[in-house]
Amino acid sequence: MSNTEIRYEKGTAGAFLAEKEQLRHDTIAAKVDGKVIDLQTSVQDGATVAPIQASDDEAQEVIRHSTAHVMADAVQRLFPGTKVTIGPSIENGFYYDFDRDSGGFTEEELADIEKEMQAILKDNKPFVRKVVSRDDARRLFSGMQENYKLELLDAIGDDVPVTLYYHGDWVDLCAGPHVPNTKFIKAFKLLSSAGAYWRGDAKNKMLSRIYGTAFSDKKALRAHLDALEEAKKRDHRKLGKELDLFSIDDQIGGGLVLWHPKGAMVRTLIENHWRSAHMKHGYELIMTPHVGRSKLWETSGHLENYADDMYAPMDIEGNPYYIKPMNCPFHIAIYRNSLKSYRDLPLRWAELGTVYRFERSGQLHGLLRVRGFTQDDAHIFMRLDQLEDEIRRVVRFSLKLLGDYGFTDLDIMVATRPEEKSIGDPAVWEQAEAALKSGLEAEGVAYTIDEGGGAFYGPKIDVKIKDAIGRVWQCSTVQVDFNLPERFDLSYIGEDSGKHRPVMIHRALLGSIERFFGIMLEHYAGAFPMWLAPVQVSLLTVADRHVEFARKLESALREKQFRVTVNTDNEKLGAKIRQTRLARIPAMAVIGDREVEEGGVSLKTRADGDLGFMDVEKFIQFLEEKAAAPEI
RNA sequence: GCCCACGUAGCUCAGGGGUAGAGCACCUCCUUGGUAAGGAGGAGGUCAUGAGUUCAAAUCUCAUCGUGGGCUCCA
Repeated sequence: MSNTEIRYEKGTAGAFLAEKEQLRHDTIAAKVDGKVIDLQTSVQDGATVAPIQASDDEAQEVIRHSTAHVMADAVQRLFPGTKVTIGPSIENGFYYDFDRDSGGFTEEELADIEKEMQAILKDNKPFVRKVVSRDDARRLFSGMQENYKLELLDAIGDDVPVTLYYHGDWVDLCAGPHVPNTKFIKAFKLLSSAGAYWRGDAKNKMLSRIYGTAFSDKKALRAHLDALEEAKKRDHRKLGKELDLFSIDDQIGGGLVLWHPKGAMVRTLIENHWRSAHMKHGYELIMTPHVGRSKLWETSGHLENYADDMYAPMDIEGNPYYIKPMNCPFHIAIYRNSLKSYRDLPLRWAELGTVYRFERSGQLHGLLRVRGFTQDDAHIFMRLDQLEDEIRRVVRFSLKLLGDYGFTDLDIMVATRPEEKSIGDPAVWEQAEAALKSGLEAEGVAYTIDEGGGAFYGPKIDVKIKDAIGRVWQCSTVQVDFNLPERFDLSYIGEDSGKHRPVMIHRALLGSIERFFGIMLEHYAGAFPMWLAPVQVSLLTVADRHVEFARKLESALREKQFRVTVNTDNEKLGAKIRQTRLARIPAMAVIGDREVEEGGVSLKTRADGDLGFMDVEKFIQFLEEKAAAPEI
């Protein structure tokens, strides 16, 4: 049965489209006033109804939600007594949460469920939408002992119609929209099972969630599954182990990173680049301790607002000291150490400051979520009238620094004053928000507004980057702070010889070095560009008699500060090439009889391919050119 | 923290109530080679930790620790 043969009741979106001859065999839903509805939903006369075809992006959501229903049907067929809860479509897929006495689903069960779903789909059942009264719905679900549905039913607002969706005999309380027929479910895959609290609240019962994904056709599904595979291959935890960059040792503790020589090399390169860049961009570098007395954290407000994320204090001669979760109070202490004039401002103080925060054990994740990490932190103290200019500088700097690592696809958001609670004068807020926006505009940067998304102490700019396989990560953050200058009673002497309150911004560009390293490692899939590679070039000897020449060349290169190894393994050249490639070393130089005789190497690089013979002088020149860090 | 799964050699993993396996890596020897794995041999494990069941536990049970997937997407 083709979709154009289905008869939709008069007044429904389907009938509407049919009339205008816009109903195609692959039309799966409609859009009215920007809202996606299914074809069975009634529309008002004169409404603008646009068809949504299976291949449209907006169709994915509908297809996924319908697939979730079919999955729930299959689960209840296979595991009677399992109660359904909610099953929305989400980014890249869908899930459905079940209350099952015997707990979570195993992988074999997921395979069984998939099979059962295929069996259900064989019959090409229509999805039927029914508007019912609350009482009818209540009777239906209490008869089925679907108590979660009853709970959801009670939560539906009075002005919202209660709708049921059937495919075959299976029914769900659901707002829709759904595809017209199960035949539109052509490509799906169940991915994983996990626990999830009822309504996301840890106080509630733990349910069993099944994640899956669905697409309009098999090719799109395949592409998505391939992308998941690719992401798995790039997993920084896997690469970190393979390339011997870092480890996390449970004898030391979760979320505490051990940097191996190669990882530490890369990190040092990042940090050196960072320091040089900051000096060039008008920052001064400072250094502060890792712990501080409780008084400091009382003044800063951390003990009041942030204590849950801090570690318990340690006792030093009867005084409680806390390990720092943030650097700001220390930077402020430096500011307060002497009287400041308006002529001193702005002060831009940067530190690679290592902080420790209590993350719950289940939240830890490789380098991306750790307990000890180094923020690329800076605080800028200034007059309010300098804010716009400073924002501009920070934004420009942020784009530059992220761009140095190949992150040029950015998503920037300005978060404004939260309605609920915020401190400070709303007029000052407004001025600050305007400064953020015009700072961005002056740099020609597009941004979106996150209305009310700012912190209670000030508005902020968040910069998200998109990596090589399209994933988005939050890195830079620029936050205006009206709170801490107040709390610490910061001041400067103005032109009028009076005391004035400076404005302060916190900013991190990379975020945390650990996290950025993880993101970057996945972005490059372990293949660092020459300027960041822990080993830049490997000299491959063909036979033992070439080792002497290779060693001499190694010293010469090391003298020039290149990161070089000599592969003298008792292996054939092919094996050495393979080793070099697996280690993601960007350049390899083969040394055999011919090279020794003519005083050079045969060079091959990841970026430029086979370059043939090069004499030593030219080789060094080549490396100097290719290994240069980005201009700061 | 909570739910589920997992924890066996440096790594990737197989096995599974009767005392430990493979491949890679490592070491030794042979081979001295020309663009993605040359050959042979060897060494390496309290099977995460602790307790219990059993004649016998790496295997079954419980606890602990750790790792992974999730726990903000609201019918």
